Amino acid sequence: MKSNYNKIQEKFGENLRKIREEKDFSLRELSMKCEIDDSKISKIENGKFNIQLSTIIELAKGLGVSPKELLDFDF
Amino acid sequence: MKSNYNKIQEKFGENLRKIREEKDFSLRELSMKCEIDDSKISKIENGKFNIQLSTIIELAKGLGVSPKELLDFDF
DNA sequence: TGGATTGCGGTTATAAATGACCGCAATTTT
DNA sequence: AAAATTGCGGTCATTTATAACCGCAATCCA
Repeated sequence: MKSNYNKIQEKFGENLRKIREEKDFSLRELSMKCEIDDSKISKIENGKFNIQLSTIIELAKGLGVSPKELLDFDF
Repeated sequence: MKSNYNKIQEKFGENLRKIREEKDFSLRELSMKCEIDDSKISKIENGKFNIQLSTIIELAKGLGVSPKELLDFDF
């Protein structure tokens, strides 16, 4: 989408990784808790794409946090 | 996606509408503040689809709220 | 040092969001 | 009553996320 939108994807990814590491989950562990392929989670963490609401919800469920926590970073 | 995922889209939509009406914006007003067609916002409010992160960000920007406020409802 | 784990990049097909429109019925405003 | 606003549904082309895989280099660990 926007040229500068990648920045936001990257921040989202960093935040996701931070939360995952706090919980001490590996990509494969998290991938089993939500229904998302581990390679996809890796791509999301690296800001590779613009995920959908359903994916945010799934990730939050897998991590055991509230979805809004995944958006809790500076914009 | 999931069969019960529509529920979440609908809740997201309700929350979006609630915030928009609090701010007293019409669909067309909001559509000018973000870069989203008014008919699309209408569809989102009615839970018609699974929007992307970029769309959440745009809507939040247009509404002048934090993106996580758009996810501030019960799941 | 041999084996498992981990992060991650790539592939391909399919489904779905998006953008840019249009038009209209109902309500609101003048 | 006439004009404008509002919410909303629909179309169609294009882009993109997604699902379900595979394989590999690096790290971990027994």
